[in-house]
Amino acid sequence: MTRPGSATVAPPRQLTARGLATRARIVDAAADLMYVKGVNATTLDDVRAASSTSKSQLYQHFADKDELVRAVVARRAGQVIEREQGYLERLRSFRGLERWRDALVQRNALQNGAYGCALGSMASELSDQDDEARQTLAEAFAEWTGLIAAGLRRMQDAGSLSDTADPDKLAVGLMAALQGGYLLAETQHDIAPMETALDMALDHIRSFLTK
Amino acid sequence: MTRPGSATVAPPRQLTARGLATRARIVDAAADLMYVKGVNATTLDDVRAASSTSKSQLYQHFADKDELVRAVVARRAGQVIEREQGYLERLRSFRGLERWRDALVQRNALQNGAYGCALGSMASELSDQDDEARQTLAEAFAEWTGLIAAGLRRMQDAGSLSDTADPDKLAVGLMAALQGGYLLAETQHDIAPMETALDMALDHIRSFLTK
DNA sequence: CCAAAAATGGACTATTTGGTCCATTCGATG
DNA sequence: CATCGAATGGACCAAATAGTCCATTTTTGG
Repeated sequence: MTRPGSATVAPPRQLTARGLATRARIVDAAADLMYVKGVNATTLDDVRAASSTSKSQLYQHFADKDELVRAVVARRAGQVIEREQGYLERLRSFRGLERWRDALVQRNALQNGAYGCALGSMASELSDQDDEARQTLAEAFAEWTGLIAAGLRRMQDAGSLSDTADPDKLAVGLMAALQGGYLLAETQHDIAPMETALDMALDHIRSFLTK
Repeated sequence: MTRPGSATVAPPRQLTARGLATRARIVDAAADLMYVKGVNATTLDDVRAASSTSKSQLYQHFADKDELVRAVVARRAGQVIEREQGYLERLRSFRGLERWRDALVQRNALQNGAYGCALGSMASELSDQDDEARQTLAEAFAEWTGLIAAGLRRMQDAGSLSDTADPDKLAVGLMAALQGGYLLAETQHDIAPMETALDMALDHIRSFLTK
């Protein structure tokens, strides 16, 4: 309204530090709730209570629930990518890949597999419901997969991974194994299938090691 | 109430063929809607309209929405298992496994990857919401995976798959690749990642072939 | 063909939930 | 310390949605 074509989500008016903090509190609370209960099962009243805000605050920062959902998706995507960057940025050996797998399995074991992947569960629920959210999630998956592929390429540069290996395809396959593992673990309330799936994907990558 | 410990879902009274048909129509319509819109986004009014029934019919056959959801889950599980039995029952060669993959990819390509796996999408949405549904889905996945494992064992018996291969683990890994592939395809609206994931899983199994 | 049971249509109710509005409080700034 | 815009609390509204109920029609079985 103010300046056509400015930000994607234009704040209704000038935001102070206080307002910004409230907004962050809302998104954080919503992200947590939507992760454990699902997006559609999370009500705005749930969010209001969990974030210790009021209805007016919610609508001060978000035009409607969909916009809040998109903010949550963006937030989660950012969090996951940042976390994964920490693990994958310097990946350059098969041992590093194993450590990465162990970290994922361990984190998921804390909740016995429940809730699944923060991105995956939202992707499943939102892909056929909110195209903008779907695209954001698709980009996040692409970036995540890209981090893995870059690591595999570094392994090739270091000479430990054969040049016949296709880093992009291997990365997609590994990501699929991870996501499928999350889903099976969530359904069974047991992380065993997630471990098995990742082990199999790593086994396959191992077959491309040069030594 | 009538006889404690009789059927899991006791029909309210004697069912005639007509009543049974109505019930089937409701479950079918609900299954379709819930597959494309998601379980929580499907309202009872949607189901009523799509099944050409009335509110009284819905509540004649199901105590509440949860019970309808569980009937849908059971139905879908039955359908998928039956379909997969058709493909996997006589599986005894790697070529058969490839045909199985092709059929899955082709079916998913018809809708450009949208909606994902009928079981997987429900599993993701219901696992943290309805424990009974979760268990049914876990059993269905186990049975499906078991069909694959049995096929791999027949390959071992036929001598084409090495005895060092672990059919159970390979089947779980393959199922995870499939489910992860479904999810990525759904999110990207492109079946390519599903193909890549399945190819990688099959490549890995191929490495256990004896010739 | 008749009576009882089953099936049906659809109006109606209660509750949940998304969304609006405004009076009041808070905080930055001159 | 006065003022104005931002921030807030929470009552209130409207739509959506789950669930109830009963009069009527259809089917079944004697």
